[in-house]
Amino acid sequence: MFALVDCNSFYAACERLFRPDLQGRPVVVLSNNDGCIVAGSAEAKALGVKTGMPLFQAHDLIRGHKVAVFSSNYALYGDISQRVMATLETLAPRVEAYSIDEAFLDVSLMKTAELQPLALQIRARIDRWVGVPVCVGVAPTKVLAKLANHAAKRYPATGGVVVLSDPLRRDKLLSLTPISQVWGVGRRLRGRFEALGINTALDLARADVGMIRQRFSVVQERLVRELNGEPCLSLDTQPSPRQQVIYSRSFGEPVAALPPLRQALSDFVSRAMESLRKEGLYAGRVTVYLRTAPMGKPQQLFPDTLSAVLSPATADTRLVVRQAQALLAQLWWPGYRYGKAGVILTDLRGRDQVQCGLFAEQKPAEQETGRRGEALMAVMDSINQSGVGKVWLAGRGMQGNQHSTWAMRRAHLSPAYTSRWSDLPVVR
DNA sequence: TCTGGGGTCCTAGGACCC
DNA sequence: TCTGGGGTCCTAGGACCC
Repeated sequence: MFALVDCNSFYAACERLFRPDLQGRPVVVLSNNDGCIVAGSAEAKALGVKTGMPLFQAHDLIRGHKVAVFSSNYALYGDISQRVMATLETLAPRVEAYSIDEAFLDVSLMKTAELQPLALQIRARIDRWVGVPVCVGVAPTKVLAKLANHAAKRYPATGGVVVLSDPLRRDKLLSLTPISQVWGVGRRLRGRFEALGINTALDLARADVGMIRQRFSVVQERLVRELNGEPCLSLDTQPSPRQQVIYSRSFGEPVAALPPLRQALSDFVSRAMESLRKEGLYAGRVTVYLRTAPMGKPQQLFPDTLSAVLSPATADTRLVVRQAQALLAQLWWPGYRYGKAGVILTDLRGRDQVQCGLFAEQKPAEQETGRRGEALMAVMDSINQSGVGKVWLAGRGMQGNQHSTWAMRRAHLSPAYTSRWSDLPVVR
């Protein structure tokens, strides 16, 4: 049996944690660049605020109902997420942190009669220890646990907990669930399923596995089996090392000139490389992309993405910045306004899998550069993580990046209550 | 006028090997 | 005139998730 624990309106709940005056008031959280709404409290949803809605479309609602608005504060949400996960570790032998606000728990050792009390205990402990509300769904497969969790969220009479062990009750829920709400069914699949007369989760559960396998893929075959209570997805407590690092941002305002784009890219690469080094990884390829603004208008016709091999694989920000800048020079075209840029690091590997070059790269002088480069990166990282000050490559520009035209908008940012000394709340 | 960001998995097709 | 079979690796594109 799996339990899926999912936080309710997680980002909004985090913002309220240190602002008790916002209890009961509508709260929304914006995407990076304050562009659209990515989370809303129950009160905000009741007003008609939808996730994904561009902010400007919700302006009247927000003003009319005194909705509290926050820019994304991932330092805060990440930290609260860790507290939730740590609490769950005290309640189950194995926990898979599936996303920032949800986790699968192995509860297969429990007797059926113990599942409901356990789920209630999970809710109560997260509420007491962390302070964010959660719902719990329990079922024999992950897909069904997802469904049980949805039901727990949707029907208040459940008390936030649904245990789906009885097949009759399961089929009843499946028949009430539109196909689009099944985990793994997005916009495209919904259309294809409906064209086949598959409109509810129950329709899909009753579909012929062979037909699904033939017309779709093994992913959808698993879906059918999981809906019938046959587990195909296991608990993954030790996720495999990641395969790519992406850092991309929309600019606060469109940028036409090359120099500010160079600064932005230098900043983006530095951040991507920092998270690469945090995991002890080396990148074998760098990809740069550049999008013209505004969205929805025709894009430039020449390529917007280019990549280059990094040989040998490296964790040295300077080398990757140099490559990325060369790619940018080929992507940039005068006369266009750019709204977004990004960098992607792929071909990631650990230190012991970095392949030396057979010829030029092996010259002792180059090896020496490599060693000094590692030392330099380690020093920069330790300074930047110390909280005392920051150092960066000059290519990013001399002023703090939050003052640049390309910096993202974050007009409604809350303090980093739990992860920055100067932002700690003061109790009087 | 104003619309995010970071990921994963799967398949098909091309190029190649023996 | 007649020309096999089994396999890997890589990339692009599609679809999905939160």
